[in-house]
Amino acid sequence: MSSVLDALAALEKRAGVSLPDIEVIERAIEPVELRPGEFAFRQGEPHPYVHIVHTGLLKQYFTDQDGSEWIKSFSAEQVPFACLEALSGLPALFTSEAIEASVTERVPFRQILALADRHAQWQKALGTAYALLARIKVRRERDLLMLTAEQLHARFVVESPALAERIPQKDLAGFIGVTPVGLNRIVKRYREKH
Amino acid sequence: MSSVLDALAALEKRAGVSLPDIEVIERAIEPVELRPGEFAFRQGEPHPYVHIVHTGLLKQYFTDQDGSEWIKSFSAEQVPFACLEALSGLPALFTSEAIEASVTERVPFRQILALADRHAQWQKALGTAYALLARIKVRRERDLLMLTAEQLHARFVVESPALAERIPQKDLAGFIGVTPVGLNRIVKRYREKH
DNA sequence: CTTCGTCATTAACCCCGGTTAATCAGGAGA
DNA sequence: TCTCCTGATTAACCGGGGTTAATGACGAAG
Repeated sequence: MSSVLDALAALEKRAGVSLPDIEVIERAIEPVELRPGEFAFRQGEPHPYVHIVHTGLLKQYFTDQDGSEWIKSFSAEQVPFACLEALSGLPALFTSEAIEASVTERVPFRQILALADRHAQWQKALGTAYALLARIKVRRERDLLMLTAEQLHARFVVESPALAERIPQKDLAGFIGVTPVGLNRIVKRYREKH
Repeated sequence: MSSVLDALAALEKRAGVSLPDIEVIERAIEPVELRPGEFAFRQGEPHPYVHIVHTGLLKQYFTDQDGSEWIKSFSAEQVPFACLEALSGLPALFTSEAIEASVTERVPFRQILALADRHAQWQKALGTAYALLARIKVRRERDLLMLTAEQLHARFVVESPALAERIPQKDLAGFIGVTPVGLNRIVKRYREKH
């Protein structure tokens, strides 16, 4: 069973619809193999594909003028990712890079748009996916606004202990919004209390 | 012309559709008058309405255990706001409060859902609105991650000078992620450089 | 085995912003 | 007019995190 089909099944359930012509998507799936450090897409480039991680781990990050990475999200098995701007031909706002050796399944976005234009069920599922993304991002906004770096770190290791093991400390730092040196101090304090 | 109808016209254009039965929405519009300090909805309460500001200015903010406000967004004339969780009967993640005496036009979300179930055009327009929200929130996430409080303030006064005039300094502080005392120091430095 | 590169760790120094508290300005209401 | 309340401003103190740099750990490549 492919990760894309798993994800579509979950989306059907969430949106309360049954999706027709799923085989169209199934045939369009392109597996992509990435070694650590390779990119699914890069900031500034258009990239009209939706990815779902089959195996491995990737990070999505913004790069600033100094070349520093500020991490938007991690994607491990079953987690989808894409840049909405890049889907519609605009330059991607961020880069997607493999942390571990990974395989993602990507689907050309135009295939999804074509189904959405033809079937109300697909249109509704697409809208549901957008709404879910917006909800996740509002929560992230809240966390970044309200929580200190120390609180963000503590929450991450408590809520995602398995992921925290797989992510290099410097990347976790970029996700929390501090430098690697800064996070190391936080981790040290955290260890002393546990 | 109502603000809701203006917003729907803009959404039609963005989504590339023509929306049928708009008069259903028009009839469902409920104007809401708010004096400064009054709420459109409150954190923790369900609130199944989409609002659009007709006149005035509101803030949407998260409240933490200490009672501190962390501001998610401001909404002035023509700007829509709602909490996605609250639309579907869950507790709202944040509060919406009037800064100035305001009038908003609100539409029961079930009316929009009903139209979306009946017409593909409405389904598409709804999805487009969700996608727009997600894009705005990703940009906000990027700003909060990458920019210092000083940079956030400078961008706000340059990009939204009219809004910056109308917003009390303490609220701008909550939006940028610092305390009122902290922002005041930033503003002082900013004035000395200009 | 040796070298190289990346990441983790720690120290030293500094600055920004949090915290508390005092003062001031201005509008609302008695 | 006097009082009260809210918001803006400033000072003093302090702590967290940025910055730089040095050291260590470890796996990959030679």
